[in-house]
Amino acid sequence: MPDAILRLALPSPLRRLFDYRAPAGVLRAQLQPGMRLRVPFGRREMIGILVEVTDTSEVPVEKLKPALALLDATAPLPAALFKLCLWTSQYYQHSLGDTLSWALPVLLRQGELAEARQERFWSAAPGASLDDPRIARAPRQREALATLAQHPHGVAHQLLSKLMLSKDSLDLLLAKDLVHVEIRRHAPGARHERWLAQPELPLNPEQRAAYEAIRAGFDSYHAFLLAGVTGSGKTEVYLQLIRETLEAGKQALVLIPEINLGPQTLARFEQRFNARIALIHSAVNDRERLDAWLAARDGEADIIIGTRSALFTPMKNPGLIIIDEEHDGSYKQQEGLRYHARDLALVRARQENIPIVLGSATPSLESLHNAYTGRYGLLRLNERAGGAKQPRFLRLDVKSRPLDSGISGPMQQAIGQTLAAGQQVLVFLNRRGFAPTLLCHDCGWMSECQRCDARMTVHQRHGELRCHHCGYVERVPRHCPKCGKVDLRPVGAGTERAEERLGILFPDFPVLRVDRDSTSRKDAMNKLFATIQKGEPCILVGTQMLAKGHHFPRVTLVSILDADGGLFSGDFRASERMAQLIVQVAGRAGRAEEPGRVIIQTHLADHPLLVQLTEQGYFAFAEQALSERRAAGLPPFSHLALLRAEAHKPGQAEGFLDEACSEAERLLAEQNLTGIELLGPVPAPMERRAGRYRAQLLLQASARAPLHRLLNSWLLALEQMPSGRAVRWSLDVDPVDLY
DNA sequence: CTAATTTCTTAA
DNA sequence: TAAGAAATTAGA
Repeated sequence: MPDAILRLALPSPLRRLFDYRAPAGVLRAQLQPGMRLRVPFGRREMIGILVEVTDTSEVPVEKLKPALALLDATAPLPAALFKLCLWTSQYYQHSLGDTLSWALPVLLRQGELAEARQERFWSAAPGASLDDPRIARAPRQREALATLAQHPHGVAHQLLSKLMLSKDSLDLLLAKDLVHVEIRRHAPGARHERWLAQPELPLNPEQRAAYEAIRAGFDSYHAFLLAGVTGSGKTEVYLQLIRETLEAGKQALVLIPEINLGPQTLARFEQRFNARIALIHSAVNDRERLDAWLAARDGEADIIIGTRSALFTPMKNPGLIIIDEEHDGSYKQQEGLRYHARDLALVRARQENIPIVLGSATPSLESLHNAYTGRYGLLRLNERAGGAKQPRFLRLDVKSRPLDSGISGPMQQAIGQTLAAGQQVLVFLNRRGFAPTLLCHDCGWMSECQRCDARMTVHQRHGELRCHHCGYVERVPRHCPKCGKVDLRPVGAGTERAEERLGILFPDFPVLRVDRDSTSRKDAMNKLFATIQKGEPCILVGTQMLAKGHHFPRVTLVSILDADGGLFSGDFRASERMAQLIVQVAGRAGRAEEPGRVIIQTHLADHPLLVQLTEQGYFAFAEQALSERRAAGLPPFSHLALLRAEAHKPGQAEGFLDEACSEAERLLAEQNLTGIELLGPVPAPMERRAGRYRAQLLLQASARAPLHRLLNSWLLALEQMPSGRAVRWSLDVDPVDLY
């Protein structure tokens, strides 16, 4: 019998597996796919994941090295998750080893034991009495014993100080056998006769219809698009579906966008349920993340809430997946493994044969198309809970009207009237900084970034010019670097400038700015929202941070300073994003009795998409946009893959892409594939970024199958291409941003 | 001639 | 991708 050969996935970009012999003393019978092994790789050591055990290798046996050590007694990742990673790696044409390292908790890929942290738990010994004569004269010990007695499940060592328990008293009690210490994984989950900690809210007829429709599909894979206007009570529907899932003894996975990080979302879940909730997002440290991952895997967490990467959390008894704000761009990873968590969630739901709910007030055109064509059940919630009215939209044509720091005269009047009426105003401008450019009025010099084809933004508060694309920062010059004159003028307006100007126009009212620059300090945001909640008239100025999560019940006017960017951008998704932003921002307003108003400044007041959006609403807009996409053969009516390349020297990236393009043409002919167009190579919309020259080649296919057949063989060829060595390249399947 | 820098090769 | 080896170039 020949020696077993282990095929391992290693955390390397190389799209192949590596074969090893078993480590000394490890029997073949011990080895299961999914186990981790430490192996020598070149001059380094790595941790690989066993994919299969075979008898043959394409590499001569004498070249195979033995693995150094087997790290697991059982495979840490369940078969279902492994299958999902395999699918992911094939679909996104990414190495399996690297896919696994994106999907697994950091500590697991570093070789940490796949077990939850052991913790010491203190509890009162059964039969221990406060009247025990040995502690009659030890008040601290009596007190400690009394505290422990109130916690029949024990107190974790970590929490001792919070309960004012001193280690010294406990040690003395331990010596008298009046308390016990136990080492175990974590607090036992409360056993629940009742999952609900709080009564459910009554559902309105629309909510009930949605709830019933989804519940009817609970037995197997069904996908639903829950399209509910802001404030229509989507969350209540989620919560009741989750209760249903818990009652069936199953787990629910809830994905939320990155920004939401929802303390309020979490609070709502915790108030509603007697359930063990695992949180997985970027602010959770590695150890806690591993504990949450393990708890979910072993069925010790009932609800898993997390951002993008939480999609890869294994579940012992999966029952339901919810993707909240499914249109949100943060579900798409933009580096390394460029996966879309929403799309993968659908794959996962199908693999696990469970229902999935995509929720949004402004669904992506992809999801809407899937709903219209019957792949998803479409459930709409059009009524706002509490009877609040939809805001009214007004397009304000600013053609040939002077803009004062981006704010037109009529807009200023509207803001003034609203404040005078004692109400709040939200001013939305999706541009940070003071001004997007600094211009020399004398010679025409402009503040260009040295490393990018972009202008440096003026940040006046800090006296800096900043490049928003590469992060390069320099002081604002006093004199023009080209002609030496002092007539340097900021051109255009960002949030900082709007804030300053509004402060001058309305000196009697506070102006609060919300963007990445103003809210870097942690409590700044909270303080700000506390001010807003008080309900005094004020002006809120901000970027898209304003569009997410928070509600501003006292805001009755939303001013959108610039909608034009979304209407004539080169990116075919720009209008979709703009519409979603406008609707999301508008949804922050007018929740209470007062109806909200939304005023949109634009130079293109007659643009059909903008007219549709403001007069007929988001779904009319979406239908119009979809028909334009259909006519142009763009997604969701075609499928894209984008090959990007960047290099230090101009022309190098195109050189590689040219070669890649001919190779693709050759493969298309050879494999007789049709319905695939190669567009490019072309320079990226911003050719130079962070000192690198970038170019791209777009593949547009009418069907997925031939596209993927091509990609399979194409990528192998690309890896071999010598011209690919000098450039940094990556493939983006289903790209969201085309730059 | 050495040191620094760039390019090439390999990973089981 | 990462790291070492080989090749090339700059500087004294």
